[in-house]
Amino acid sequence: MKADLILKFYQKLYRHFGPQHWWPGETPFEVMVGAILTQNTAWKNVERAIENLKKENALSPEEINKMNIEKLAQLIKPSGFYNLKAKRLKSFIERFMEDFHGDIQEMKKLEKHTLREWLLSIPGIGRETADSIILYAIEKPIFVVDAYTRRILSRHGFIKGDEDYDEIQEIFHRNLPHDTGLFNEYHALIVRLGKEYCKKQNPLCETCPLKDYLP
DNA sequence: TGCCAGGCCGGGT
DNA sequence: ACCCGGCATGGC
Repeated sequence: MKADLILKFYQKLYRHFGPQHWWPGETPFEVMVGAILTQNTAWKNVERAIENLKKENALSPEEINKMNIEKLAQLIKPSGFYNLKAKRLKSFIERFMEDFHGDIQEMKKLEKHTLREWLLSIPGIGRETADSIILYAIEKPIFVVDAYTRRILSRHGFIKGDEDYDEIQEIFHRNLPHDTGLFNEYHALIVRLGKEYCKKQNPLCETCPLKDYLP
């Protein structure tokens, strides 16, 4: 695979869609909560859940920490898997309070690979969620891989499709400058492209902005 | 109507 | 080491 294609791909997407202004959240804490709530879930539903938390003035580590889990589950209901996600939010925030006193700045002091290990040690936080938090809340350069990334790379012949997460992430890390702004925009653009042109049902489409790169 | 969405985990083979 | 079902709401 030609290394510079990964960058060309990005430039093409950027020219087509423009900047995406991610993550759609007002504070790093909101980003972290959103990262958990959006697991296998349409973002629109996550917005409703976050709205509910804001309405109750509950979008803070302290408030969620002391809220009972049933109450939390009800508030985040629109985001789906709400019992499961209430548990995940709770366990994440509990550790966040214990280890960082609910302070993002303290989290930022960790080296990013150490932080990744810390995040992965929390039940309900996997690699994509961890990397989303590191990139979009902590703002350190790490590439986020999601289902769209795999599907798009595979449909365009970059990969076979059965590669695991870290392997796909390595492709981006090897072939791009490690820049937070670039990684931020690139992942957001992939999601944008995926939503509009590369959903599961869609066959390969001729109107896709990346049609020149079809195999 | 049925299929899917910005995953992750646990159990079975 | 894979493979699969469970988790659940809302949009198209």
